[in-house]
Amino acid sequence: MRYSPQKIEKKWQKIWAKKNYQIWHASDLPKKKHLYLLDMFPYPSGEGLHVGHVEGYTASDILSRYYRMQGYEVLHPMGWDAFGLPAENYALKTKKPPQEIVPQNIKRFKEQMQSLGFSYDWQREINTTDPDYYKWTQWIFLQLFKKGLAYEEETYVNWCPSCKTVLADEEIEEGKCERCGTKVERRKLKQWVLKITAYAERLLQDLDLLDWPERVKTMQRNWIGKSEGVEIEFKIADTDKYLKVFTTRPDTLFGVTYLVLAPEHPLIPEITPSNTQNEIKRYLAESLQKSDFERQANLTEKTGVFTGAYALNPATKERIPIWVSDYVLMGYGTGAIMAVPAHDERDFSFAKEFHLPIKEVIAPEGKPHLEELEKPYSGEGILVNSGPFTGLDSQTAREKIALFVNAKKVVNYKLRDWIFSRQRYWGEPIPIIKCPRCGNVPLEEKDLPLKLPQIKKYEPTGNQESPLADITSWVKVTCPKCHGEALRETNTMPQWAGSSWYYLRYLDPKNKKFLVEKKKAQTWLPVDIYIGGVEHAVLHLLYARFWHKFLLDLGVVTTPEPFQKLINQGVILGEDGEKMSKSRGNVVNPDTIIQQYGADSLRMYEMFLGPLSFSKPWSSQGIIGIFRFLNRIWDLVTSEPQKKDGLKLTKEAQEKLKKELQELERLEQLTIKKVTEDIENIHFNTAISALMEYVNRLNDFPKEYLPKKYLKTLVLLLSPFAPHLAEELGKTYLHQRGLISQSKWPSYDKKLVEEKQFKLLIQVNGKLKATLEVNKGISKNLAQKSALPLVQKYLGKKKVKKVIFVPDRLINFVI
RNA sequence: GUCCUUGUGGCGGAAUUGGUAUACGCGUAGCGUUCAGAACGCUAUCCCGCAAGGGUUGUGGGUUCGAGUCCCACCAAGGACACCA
Repeated sequence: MRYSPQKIEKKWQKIWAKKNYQIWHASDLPKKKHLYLLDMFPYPSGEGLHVGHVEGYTASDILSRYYRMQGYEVLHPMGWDAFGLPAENYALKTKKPPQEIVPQNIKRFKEQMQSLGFSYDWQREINTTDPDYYKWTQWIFLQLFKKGLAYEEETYVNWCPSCKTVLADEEIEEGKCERCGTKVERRKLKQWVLKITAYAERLLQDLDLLDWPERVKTMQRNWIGKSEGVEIEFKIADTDKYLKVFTTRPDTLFGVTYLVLAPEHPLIPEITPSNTQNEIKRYLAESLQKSDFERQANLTEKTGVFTGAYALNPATKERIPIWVSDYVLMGYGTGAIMAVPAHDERDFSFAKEFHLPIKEVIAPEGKPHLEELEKPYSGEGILVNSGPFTGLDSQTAREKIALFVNAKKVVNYKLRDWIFSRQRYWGEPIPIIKCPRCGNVPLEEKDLPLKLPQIKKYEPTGNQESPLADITSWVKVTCPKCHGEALRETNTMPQWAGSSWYYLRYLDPKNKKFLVEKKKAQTWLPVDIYIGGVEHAVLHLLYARFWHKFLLDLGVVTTPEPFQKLINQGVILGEDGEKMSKSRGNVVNPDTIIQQYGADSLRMYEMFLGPLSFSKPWSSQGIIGIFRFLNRIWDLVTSEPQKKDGLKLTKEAQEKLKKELQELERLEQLTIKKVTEDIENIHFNTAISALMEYVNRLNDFPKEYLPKKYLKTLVLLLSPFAPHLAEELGKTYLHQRGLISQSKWPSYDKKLVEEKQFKLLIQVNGKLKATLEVNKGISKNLAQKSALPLVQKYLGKKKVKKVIFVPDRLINFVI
């Protein structure tokens, strides 16, 4: 019979599916050693699963199957991150409610996952759009609100005048709405905001606890953007008012030649004299309208106006002008800066533009330039032109000058609070009632979930509210506090809400009383291995860490971090080496591949392609190579060897066979070792190479003398990668009793792996010249004696200066 | 601009972590099988050389008995952030 994945895969999927996949169920409170293996759950789009999903999910499936065979209780769940724009946009187009579309997409995704043989514990399936789930998303929001960590604030948002809606940053491409191409405007709107900044320091510090790729940690560190500096007060000339600026370089204070305020700075109207007011107003109007994209479009050209007011440099008492420019951001520091054009690039180009003085106060060697500076110098050095501080090195001066002007030490973060409302339909309703008398009143916990009502129109209202605002029956409520008339909050939560805590719900998916029982959280957390793409390096992974820490403070969980080890899978590119996309026509559909070669080939091919974290192009020839390999295994295991008839082997042949068997035994042991270690280190590509070498050797061996145990080992080692084929071969051809996936992982004998002899490398000046088979533990003297004759011709008459001997490895003659 | 990652055959990649560079697979070529093709099997496949031998891990330098691996500089590709004072 030929290998026919189409037949055997369906068969085994049915067997695994018995009693809702009972064989993959993990108990709530396991007694034995246990492991939580988590995938980043997908957004169930209409497109179905793509090969990138398959890569990450196969990797975690291999680990799950492997650790189960090693005797672990493995929690390996799957669910759906189903709120969000695509479903809503699709609803807008087709007039079909997302409530109908989403289940269809989920059904398709689930079928595809099952057709790949992924060993998920489906009794723990969750769906972020299920009221039983988002009840607890809303509950977490209420706790944040009660602790003052969710608040409302007027902030500027991206507004698409054509779609009449607020856009998230991700929905903007080059300053234009990604859907209609209209130029995005800036509007001030009242928004719900989560105070993630309150956790900035912990989010930064605890990165050290994590076993994550260094670059993801770096990205989070940069995103949090901690910077330590001081706040210095500048007196505004001819008034009693003071202006605070933040700086990390107080050592440059003597080089400050002007101050700059952000256009949003509240002090501007107060300090502007009447003769410059019109000009200032014009500039503010202009820059406040610009979108962030436009403000940043040209980083080198600076704009700005002089306010007409002056400040006094606290160090020199000089009068310096106060300017307004949009290169200063209100959201960072104090919204005002002291400009040191000689030592800051931005200040330098601003000073050049407006012909402001540039005063050098730091020189690398302590010698000031005589001619005009050509570019700013922002490094360390010796102070010049700095009064009593001249001659100090910049780092000492930093402390001394700060002390001199009474500056306060301040820590600033780039991290901003998380804007949490969306003027959208398809998201979790925010459980708040807006009462004209009581203000924002939280819903009572017993009234959760606040269900999302069905609506007919998904178009935004245009008056900056979500489509929910049009459903009067839903919006109008009585205030729980004063029982007067009140309105519901009509904004919904962003995409990221549901995914910020889903790994908790898997632990206790049906709990009606609480989001997760503490004992279960304590047992299973943190997630041992979390696999997903790098695209979530900051947003999702930072938000989830924030919520986790908040839940730690509430006592819901007990670990400081949610995900102990993070693994990023790389992107699978199209065959042309470009990103897969419909427009390029280079998309590979997993369904087609499964039909042609089977799920086992697809799984194994994606793992063989290269290291998991690499980006690598798809190859339609490459998958054939894996398909051939699985065919060779099939033929090897299923072929009936010819009967050994009475013919006796000669003594010589017997000896030879005995030796070959010994070698085979050793190779088997080595292969077990290699595959075991490679799986644990997530080196699946080399694990598969080792299996190939093992199979090649088995194929060379005379079949009639090949003991079945070597085939059994092969099937066991193969099973995490190609589970269907392994089950079929085990059951039908090796007469395995139970399921291969429930068997014990083979172990190896350390003594057998070790060899008595080794190949001594003989080098001359570090270059390999010969090798020699010798016993292990050979002494330097003996090695030298036996090796020397072999390399005599390279030594000639030259004298051996030195002999380097590495035990059980090499000997090197230096001449 | 800043930060991060990666540079090994025609291609994906391997290398006991400083010790035989190019494992495994793809592709290609030749041969076998076949009426023929597909499929399969065998052999070869980094470069120069008939050979002995010599050279080769983006480029240049350094450390070392010995460097693909460590250090410095440069070049190239990819990614992230981007006026954060």
